[in-house]
Amino acid sequence: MAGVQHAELKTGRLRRSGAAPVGVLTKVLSIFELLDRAPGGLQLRNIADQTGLNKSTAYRFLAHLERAGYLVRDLTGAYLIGPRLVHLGANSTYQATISRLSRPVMEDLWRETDETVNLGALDGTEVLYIDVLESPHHFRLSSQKGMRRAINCTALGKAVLAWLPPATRDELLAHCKFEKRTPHSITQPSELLAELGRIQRRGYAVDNEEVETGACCVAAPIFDSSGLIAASISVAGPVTRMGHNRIPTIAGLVTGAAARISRSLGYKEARPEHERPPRSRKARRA
Amino acid sequence: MAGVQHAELKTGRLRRSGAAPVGVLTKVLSIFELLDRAPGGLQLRNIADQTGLNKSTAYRFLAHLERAGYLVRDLTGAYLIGPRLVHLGANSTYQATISRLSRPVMEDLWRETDETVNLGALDGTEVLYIDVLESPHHFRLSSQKGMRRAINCTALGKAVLAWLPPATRDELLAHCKFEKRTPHSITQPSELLAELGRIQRRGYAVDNEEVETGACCVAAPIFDSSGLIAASISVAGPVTRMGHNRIPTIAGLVTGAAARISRSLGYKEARPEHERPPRSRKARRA
DNA sequence: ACCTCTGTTTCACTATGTGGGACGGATGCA
DNA sequence: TGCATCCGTCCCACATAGTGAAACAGAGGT
Repeated sequence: MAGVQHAELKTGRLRRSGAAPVGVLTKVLSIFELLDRAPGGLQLRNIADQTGLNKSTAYRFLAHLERAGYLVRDLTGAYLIGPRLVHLGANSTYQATISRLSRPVMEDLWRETDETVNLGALDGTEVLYIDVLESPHHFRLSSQKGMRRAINCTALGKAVLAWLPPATRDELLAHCKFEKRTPHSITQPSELLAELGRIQRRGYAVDNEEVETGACCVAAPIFDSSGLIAASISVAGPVTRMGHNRIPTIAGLVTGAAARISRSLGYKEARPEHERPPRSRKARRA
Repeated sequence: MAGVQHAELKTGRLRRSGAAPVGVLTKVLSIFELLDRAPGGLQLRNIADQTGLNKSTAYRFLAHLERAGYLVRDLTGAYLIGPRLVHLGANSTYQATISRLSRPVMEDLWRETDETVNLGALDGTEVLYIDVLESPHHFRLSSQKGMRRAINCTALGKAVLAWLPPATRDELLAHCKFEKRTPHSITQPSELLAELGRIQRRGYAVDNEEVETGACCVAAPIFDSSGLIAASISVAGPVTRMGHNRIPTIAGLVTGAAARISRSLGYKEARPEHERPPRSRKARRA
């Protein structure tokens, strides 16, 4: 019960989410997700069947969504995800959102470790440093926002790589050039693949003087509500302060921080605590 | 009133859209669009005020959407577009949707002109040919699906370029290399800018032997329900069949086809060819 | 300490969404 | 060609499900 999770306790303004769900929303969202899984589009009939909605109800929703430009129909009458839905969220870059949500957690991590804290995400074939908090030490690893690094040699990059869907991962690996920058550098694709397996098993990535002698990084993956890898967070410092004995501690802090960010992004893994009380207002139907 | 628009009349299966709107949907969509215009996120209070919803109602919706992963909150409680909403429609490529909706209209156009009909969209810094219907003539312009061309020398590309937001347009123009492929080629950026102005005013683009001597294309822009340029459609043939006297006719057919596709994408425009409203955006918060 | 601002919860009311059923056009089968 | 079936669209009486005023509870601000 010690002051472990600052970010959580600070925000007393918002309580647990205990509001009753809205039926219409549940139904509409189920339509969205069904349509998202059906790239070829779906007929009214199929939508009604697969969502369990009444045909009339589904029709009313679909007609409304179509008029609003969220859905379009081809000439057979099949409904498809429309322009407006695709462009939603295109204005605010998603990375800005992640950055904003990560800030408080990064600050905690920075306070706990006194080392440089980085937040990164895949951007093209590289890792983009979305946000950086530099260590207060004079001797430190310096990075800056907007910086890009190869995906295969940083802990930040490896953490992303390890949890990417295999197809995407392999495509990216094909673009990697394996430079031997230090004696510890990974120079073989097969070697990297094995390393990614280890990373996935233990839950975090380590760069132990692979890119620069004397520099060490520990990174953990951040997931969003779809369960997809969204970003990664790392702690970086000189090996003199981040020796073998300290790495497990750091790794624990980093994975914890990553998990907290994932949760604020809506990621739900196996119940961290209690189940959610159903809070049914009235029992109905079969 | 003769049989002008085949694609419309054929689909007797679907009548006019006369279903009653769903109140909850209207409200939720207004929240989506408000949030989309506010990259920095919005507090419950602001959302309720700006959408005209009751605070309780807005709260219930927002809480539900957050639980579903469609929205996220930062630690101040502000709501932001969340992961699930961003990824919607990422599965089915939007180009596939456009292609499917355009097919019947392309076929009409093909029948009306007997020339090659192309459908293109911006992909990176080039034009991607999404779909192609080749002319039945032995002497024809041949293209194929998946082909890419420079954006500055094809009618397809110029039509897209002319209606792109100025910032995006200028960025793309910076990447153009102006090759002199024929005596008619545009070789100066300033010259191209002037041409884009003309294109916008008359509503369609023409490539008159600019990329290949003897080849002529006429292209018109396709808009989606957000009013953004989504693609372009062109008719291409030898100058021997597409002389100066025939171009106005073709242009009419092409712009008509483009307008029909735009409509099926949810684009609604009272004025077919007046100037575009300024679409001013709010500077900052209140 | 105060006051005022948030977000959250409750609860009785009734507007609002519901869904069975009917209609008409389109397609398939014989 | 006619019959049968399927689909999307529309209608309307009914009661569920959404509504919103008001009360509650913390967090800041002064």
